[in-house]
Parts: sequence; structure tokens; C-alpha cells
Amino acid sequence: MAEDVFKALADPTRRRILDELVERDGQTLFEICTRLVTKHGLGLSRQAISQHLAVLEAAGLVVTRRQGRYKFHDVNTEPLERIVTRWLRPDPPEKTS
Amino acid sequence: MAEDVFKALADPTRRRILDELVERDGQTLFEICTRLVTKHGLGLSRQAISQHLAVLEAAGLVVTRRQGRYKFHDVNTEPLERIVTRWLRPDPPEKTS
DNA sequence: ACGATAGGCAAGCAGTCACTTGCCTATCAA
DNA sequence: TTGATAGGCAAGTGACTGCTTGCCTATCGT
Repeated sequence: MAEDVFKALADPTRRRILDELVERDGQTLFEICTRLVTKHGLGLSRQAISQHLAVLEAAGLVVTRRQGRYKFHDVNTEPLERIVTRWLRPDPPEKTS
Repeated sequence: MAEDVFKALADPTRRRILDELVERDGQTLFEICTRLVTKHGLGLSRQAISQHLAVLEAAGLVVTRRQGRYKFHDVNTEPLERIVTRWLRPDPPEKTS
């Protein structure tokens, strides 16, 4: 639901994670951790990122696929498209949700 | 700042207020209060709404104009248009992974 | 089998947030 | 001026949130 999407976007770290995944889709938890540290200078524990990813996944902004011991994370921009048309009267044609 | 916009949108009551103002622009604080109670069934004090409006105004989502003892609130959708283009590339909804 | 890697679960802590309460200022009408 | 209306300021409180810490499970390579 929309509530989860807005709450997921409320945190700057989660927005960074979305940035990272948009730039490079299908990363694992550890990849995201190291890239957030090296590129964005964020010093966060693995669990912190894991919890953020859980929030993003609950919002539908990130979908995951397991493969062996790896869990890959992909962005899903579909929830974003819906929430903004709430106040922005859209001119463009839509695929309705 | 984008931070303020996301934080402003994080609260369901503030989103309701935006709904109200989109539907009927230029309302005063008391008008918003009564309409939130009657139409949406929200039981909130005047100060609660006032504080929400302050957050929305700080985010640039609401602009105010004083006139005598009245203070009218108008929506400004411009900040909304910017924040979503952060992840929604205007061209492709899909990326050939 | 073993150790190493990738990830998950849960309790605890500190900071933030939404909301209330109480009091104050400013404008208008009589 | 007096009283009523429209709004603002500030402190206090309860709940939520982001993060850490510690321990646990599952998969891979050797």
C-alpha cells in the first residue's frame, strides 16, 4: 500500500540504496554495503542495510530473488509511478495499477 | 530540500491535507480542520493540523498568504515533480537488465 | 567433515515525531 | 473598549524508528 511506499522513501539511507540499485541492479546485501561505504561514505552495519532493504521490499520498491546463498535485489519503480499521480494530475496515458 | 519533501509526505495526515487542498485550494487552518473531521473522520486538534501545515510549508508543498486575520494555504506541486524523476527515468520504464 | 561466506532473528538503546495542553498575540465586529 | 475569532509558541509525553550487538541458519569450497 501507499503508506509503506512513503515511509520507505522517508529515510535518506533508503533513498541512497535506491540510487545504488537504480545505477546497478541486482546487487547482493554485501555488495550494497561495501558500495554505500566506499562511494557514499556511509558507515553502517550490515544489519542496518538489511533492515532498510526489508522496508524497501515491504513497500514493493525492491524485489528479491534467491540463488543459492545469494539474494539479489532489484528495484521496482512501479509503486513510485502510482503515488505521485495522487496529486499531480497526469497528462500522460497510464498503465493502470 | 528533497529531504523535507519526503519527510513531509511520510505522514498520512499530511497526505490527507494535501488531498484536501488539491480538491479545494486556498483554505484556512480552521477550514482544513473542520473538513478533515467531517469528511475524513480525523479527530485532531487545531495545533496538530497547524504543525502539519508548517511541515508542508517547510517542504515547499504548501504556500501561504495572509489576509487580515486569515491565512490561506495553497498547494504547490512543483517539489513533487522533481523528487520522482530521481528514480523514474522519463524514457524507459523497463531496462533490459 | 570443516571453515568461510551470505544472510536472518531478536532484544535493547537513543533519537525523533506526532499530538496534546496551556497560554499568548492579532484582527474584526458590536 | 469588549468579546469573539483566527492563529502562534512552547513544553511535555507516548510511540515509533534507525541502529547496534549477539547469536543463529544455510550454502559453498576444499
